[in-house]
Amino acid sequence: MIYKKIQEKWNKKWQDAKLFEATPIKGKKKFFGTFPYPYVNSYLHLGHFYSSMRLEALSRFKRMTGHNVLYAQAWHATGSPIVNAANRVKEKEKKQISILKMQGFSDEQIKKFEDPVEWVKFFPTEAQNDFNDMGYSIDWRRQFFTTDLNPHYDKFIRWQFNKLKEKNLVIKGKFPVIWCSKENNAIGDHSRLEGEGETPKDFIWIKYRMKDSDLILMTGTTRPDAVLATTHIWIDPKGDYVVVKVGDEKWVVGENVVQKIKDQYDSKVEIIRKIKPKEIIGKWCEAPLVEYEVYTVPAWFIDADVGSGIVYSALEDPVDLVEIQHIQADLNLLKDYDLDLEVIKKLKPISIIKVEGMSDNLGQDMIDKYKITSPKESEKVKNAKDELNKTIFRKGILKNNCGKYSGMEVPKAQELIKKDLIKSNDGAMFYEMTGKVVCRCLTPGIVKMVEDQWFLAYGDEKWTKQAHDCLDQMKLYPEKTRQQFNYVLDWLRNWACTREVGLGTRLPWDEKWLIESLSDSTIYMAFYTLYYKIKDVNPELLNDNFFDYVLLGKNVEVKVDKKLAEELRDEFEYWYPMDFRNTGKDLIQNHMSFAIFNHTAIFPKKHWPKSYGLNGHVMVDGVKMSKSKGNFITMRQAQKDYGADASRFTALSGGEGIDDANFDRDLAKSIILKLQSMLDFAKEYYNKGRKEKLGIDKWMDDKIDAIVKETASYYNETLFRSAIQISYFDMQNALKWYLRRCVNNPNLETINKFIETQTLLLAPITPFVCEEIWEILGKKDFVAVASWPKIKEIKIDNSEDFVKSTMEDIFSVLNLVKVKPKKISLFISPKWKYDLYKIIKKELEKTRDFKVIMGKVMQNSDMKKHSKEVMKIIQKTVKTGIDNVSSQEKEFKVIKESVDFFKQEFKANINVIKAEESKENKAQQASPGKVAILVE
RNA sequence: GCGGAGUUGCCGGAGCGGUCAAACGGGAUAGGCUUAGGACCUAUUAGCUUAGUGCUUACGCAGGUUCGAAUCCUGCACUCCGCACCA
Repeated sequence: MIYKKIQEKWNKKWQDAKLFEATPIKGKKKFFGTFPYPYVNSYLHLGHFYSSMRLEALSRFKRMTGHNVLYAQAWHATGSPIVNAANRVKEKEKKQISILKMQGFSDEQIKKFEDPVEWVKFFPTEAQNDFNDMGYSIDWRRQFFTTDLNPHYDKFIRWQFNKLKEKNLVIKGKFPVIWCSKENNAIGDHSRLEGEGETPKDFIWIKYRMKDSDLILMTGTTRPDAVLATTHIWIDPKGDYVVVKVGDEKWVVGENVVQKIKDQYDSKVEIIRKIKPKEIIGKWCEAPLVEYEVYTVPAWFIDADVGSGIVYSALEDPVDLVEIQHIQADLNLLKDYDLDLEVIKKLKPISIIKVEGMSDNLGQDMIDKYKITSPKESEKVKNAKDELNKTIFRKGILKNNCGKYSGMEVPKAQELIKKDLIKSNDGAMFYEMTGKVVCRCLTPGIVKMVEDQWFLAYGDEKWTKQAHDCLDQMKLYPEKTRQQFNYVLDWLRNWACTREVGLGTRLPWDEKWLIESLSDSTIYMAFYTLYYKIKDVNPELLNDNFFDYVLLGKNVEVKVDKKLAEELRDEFEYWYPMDFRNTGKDLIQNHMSFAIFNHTAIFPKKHWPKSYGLNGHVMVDGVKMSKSKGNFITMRQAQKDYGADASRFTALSGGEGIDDANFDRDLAKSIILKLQSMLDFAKEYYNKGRKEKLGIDKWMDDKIDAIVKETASYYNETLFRSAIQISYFDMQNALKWYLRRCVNNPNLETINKFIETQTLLLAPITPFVCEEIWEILGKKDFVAVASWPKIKEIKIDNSEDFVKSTMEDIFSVLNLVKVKPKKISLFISPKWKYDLYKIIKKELEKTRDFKVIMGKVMQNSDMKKHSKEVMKIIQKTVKTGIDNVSSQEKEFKVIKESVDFFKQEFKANINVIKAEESKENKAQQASPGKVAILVE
């Protein structure tokens, strides 16, 4: 493999020359780009590769266009996955061990992974090798990893949080999470065996105070609006209920939901006694928000374990309605209970919601629609309920009998009613999971209210406004991600920023908490500008004053050497703000938005990020990359299989913008060969060729310049796929045509220009082969720091297109006649047609009306002679429009000069004649830009 | 449900009102080169028609605006991404 040798050679040379170590140069424009530090629990894969390549290629391009470029890279170890994985290794969990074995780790190394610290030591080094092998132009002096394992970084994060706290942006509160009671930890999506995407959902419990008693019946619901239509209470006659003491109150709930109260509401809840349902059935309760009392009725269809174990009934609900109708039809069902049947008989729906197109009895409408005849048709009943709830939520308006809620849309009313109930102590917030969740340790998840939690106040109005200000001044690649960002900035609410387990930095003022991983990674790009100069400084000296001095320019006392502090301040001021940060689109809704928020909170406006790049996900051969599909490719694997250059080329040509990118392995293979032949071509053709300059050489020179210009504009817009399209494929095609046209006898100057230019244009993409070529060309410096080619102004000349289309026309004629031609006559259009075209072209700018143009043309006496043909031409050109019109003389000259080329192509004699000078009928068919062809 | 992005030929994908049967890449077919294969080069790759520049049908579906629409507008269908405490 030739590329292996080339890679090693140039990697060493770059390193020896310290080519990518970036230091401030006064007065030189800078470019500071970053790629979010990867989490170091495994080798890097193609996803990392693709996203980071966009920064890497852009950095190289910027270097060639006169920028002082800083590209630094660090590693993220904050959070729990590493600790969890290490624990699993310790427990010798099979799945975890096999994952590591599959990655080729020895038993000895796996043993070492029992210690989380080993991961943090091991993977960054490996990742650095991967980046290096791929030819990344990173300043490695500045690399670091996160957490308190790195005391310098630890100090930085502490400073950051102190700053946020000062500004009241870190606040305390509580919030519900899905929890594993065995591991005593929240169960994130990644650690779930079952139930990905399930979240806690509001499920308010409403208090119905029993009359002549201090007991309160707790009824759970997702539809607090229906409380306005309460008709009665349902209770499971066979259920196990208890009375519990919550604060000063006595609640009646299902026995099995007590734990829920403990987890979510009050950890000190006490069971006072069991209570038989019969004690409750047939009693009256006060209904909140409405001014009447409701009766408790037995229900066989409710479950004491669900929700609170008791529900209130609003007979607009098809479930409730069909049940009560069932009971009313056969009151015998209630004979075991001491009930006032008159009350039962009178129960009927109270209409509180208007839905366009439905009657007042919403429940009945649904029962009729689903043709439900008995409560036993549970499938139908459930569907009817779901549909009604959806309809009400979307279209329902509260009627005039709803007091202050009258006229409100249902979602709004629900929120307000919830608030009001809580405020008047007629309700308590509880949560249910949207679906079943099972922890990796096989324990079913529950909802738990975490107390004492610290939040970043992303919901804060002023802060959100500032974040928008920042976004508004940023450039986004591609721009169409802006909508999504705008939405996210508004949507973000308080973010729980502390954890109890994992690796990380301790919260400075409450050290039982660790700062969570998405929260310690928001402004660390600033740390790149300092780290390489402070890593040997005693971290104890890096107090808040130090960072205030260096990063915020405050003139406060520092413990470090004053000169160093000043230097660092200069360095920070030089590199900041960050010019570009690139990552996958999945980070829009968290990391990238958090970075905006935090920059605006900590830094002055001039240091806010300048631009973001977002890219799609990576597919392999058109299929989403995943371990289970067996198409999971690590960076090192790609490098081994295809080499750095071909991998880089393939990744970047696989897609651009926000679309998913396809890493096509067949393409990667073919690129290896293509790069090899590019190298061979340079060797064979450079500095050889004729001196004489022909029209075709000038065409090629212009073509190259046009490609340079276009490529640069694509690089600037991070459109690397297009850049490759133009600078490689289009340029190769131009070369093919050029060599064909000059019968493989190129002009020396032109061919040199081609080779040099293509090498420069591709250097950001395929740096190794380009360095090698650059050396073969005898250039002394690295192509990596060579200047982007200068171009002269490009003239538009389409005479070459004329030659090409003429050639293609001859081919199509030959295809039809299928004879070996002896002589081919090419007729140039008669003169009058050029005039006609010019007139039409001018008229077309004003009108597309056939008659108007015809009239105008016919004013010219010359055209009258050809009226029939003129008509045809106008008819056609009105539809198609007209390109630039040349002259007969010019077209004649162009074709005449290409005679040698046509001879070579068609192995026949070529005859070029002006139409006027020929007697052939065919000759009259010629038109401007289109010769007539006669094959003999 | 909410928010976003999409739907183009055998496939991937450009195109953003006339120059579009649609760049470029891949595949397929034919020919050249070669001992053969690979690589490379050339032509063809919606249908019909024809010594070429013609007609018809095509750019998710249905309508509309326009002299003219893959491109603009409206409605519909479908696909993908995100919806959090997690990297």
